Amino acid sequence: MRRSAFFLPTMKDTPKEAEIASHRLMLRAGMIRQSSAGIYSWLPLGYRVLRNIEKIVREEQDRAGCQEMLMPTIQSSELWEKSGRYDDYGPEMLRIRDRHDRDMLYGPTNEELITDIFAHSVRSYRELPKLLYHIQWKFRDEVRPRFGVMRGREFLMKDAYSFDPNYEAARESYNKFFVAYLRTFARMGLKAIPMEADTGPIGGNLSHEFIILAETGESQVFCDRNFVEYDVLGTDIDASNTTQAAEVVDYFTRLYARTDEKHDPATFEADVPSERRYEGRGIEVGHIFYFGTKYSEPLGAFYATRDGEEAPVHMGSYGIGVSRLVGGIIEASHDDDGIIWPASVAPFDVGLINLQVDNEDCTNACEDAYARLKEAGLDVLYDDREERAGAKFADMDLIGLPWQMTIGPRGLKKGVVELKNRATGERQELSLDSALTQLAG
RNA sequence: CGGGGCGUAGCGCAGUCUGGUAGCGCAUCUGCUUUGGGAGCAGAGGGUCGCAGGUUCAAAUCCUGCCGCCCCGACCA
Repeated sequence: MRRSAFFLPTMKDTPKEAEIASHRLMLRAGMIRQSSAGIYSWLPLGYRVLRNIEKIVREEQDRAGCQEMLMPTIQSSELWEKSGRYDDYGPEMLRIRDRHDRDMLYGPTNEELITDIFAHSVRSYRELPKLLYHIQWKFRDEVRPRFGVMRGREFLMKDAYSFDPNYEAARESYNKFFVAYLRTFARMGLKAIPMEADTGPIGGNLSHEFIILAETGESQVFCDRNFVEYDVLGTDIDASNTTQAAEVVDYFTRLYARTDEKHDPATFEADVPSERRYEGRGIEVGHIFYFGTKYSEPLGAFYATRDGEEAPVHMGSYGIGVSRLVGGIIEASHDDDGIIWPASVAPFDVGLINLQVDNEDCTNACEDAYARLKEAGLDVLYDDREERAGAKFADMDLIGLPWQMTIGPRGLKKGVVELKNRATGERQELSLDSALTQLAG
């Protein structure tokens, strides 16, 4: 993509409404624009990141044996009246009336809808278990939206639902998601720590929050340092393997990990040796629940057992805040100059900077590099604008692409380009060929 | 929902107390000079001063009502 053609309105100044780093940087980097309180438009750069995150989430859900579908944003109040949540949810739920004066709502979550679909379609234990998910926009009318996309009113969420014949089976489903979540966040370059949690308005009695470590996080967290060092990708855990998943869940749930509300210093000190005590801040990016028959009973999701008896299915639900993750990743990965994207979610793989557009040799060299980077299968943002060098460097640092390739007359005389690693700041001068080898390899 | 603050050009702000016909920096456009970390000079364009009433010869400025947005707290993926 040529920067001259790309819609990327970056800003030198920070709009005054943005207080925390991720919000500030997302506005400055031209990723989002606020539409109203807690509601954002995603501009091309931001949308690319959002989609990359979505892609990782999708791949890991699929890998765990979960099937993707899509439910609507607008729901009828009827099912919610059946589950009792139409009243329970309170003013957080955005209620809408259609032209026929029917009560509708903008879905804050989808338990009722999926349970209803399931109830009308599944009759027998032979059809269980089933794991279903979708990635859809949700609306929760927060009293006070803040922190940009970290706590918006409208947000993109992956929510999955499991249907099992009994607790034991439901527990296996729960474990699969537990592991899938560890993998998902690890792939985004995040340390996500599962902590025992309240079930809130979703209900149920088994639940974990997944908290990523970030200095500007909302909650204080205390945990065993083993969490931070355990590499789920390195050990290549398979979420769809029941036994393996159970082992991993076992390992993690035995270690101490609590947010400040649940923190008990005495237990912490008793359970965790001092050198392994980790204390920091975190952001909740995922939440998983087992809630048994809370929705299957009122909504009539029954199946026939082997003995021919009617029994309610046991359910769980599993959320990931997809849009929140964009902010969360930035909170966890930025510096004074801007964002530092982990390669897996970066909007482009590499930024190519032409230092002197009106210099024919320089521009030819850039065009050549641009073509060859693309040939190598890399996603390139080529800054071909007539801007000063400083402005281009600053812009490139701001948007945080993992690599910057700089080409200017000075280097060309020596036959080299400059390659900068955004995360480490390390620069090397090398031939285009070696640069390509390094980037593609 | 309690407490605090803000709304003036695309962004950041001054002007409001003490009413007199709107300004600064950045950005944008033109020209010249510059050119490896957000350039310099000269010129230009751009504003229903959040909205609606009211007071006044005169309102960004005073009064009343409304709307929007942000921050702190209680609540949440």
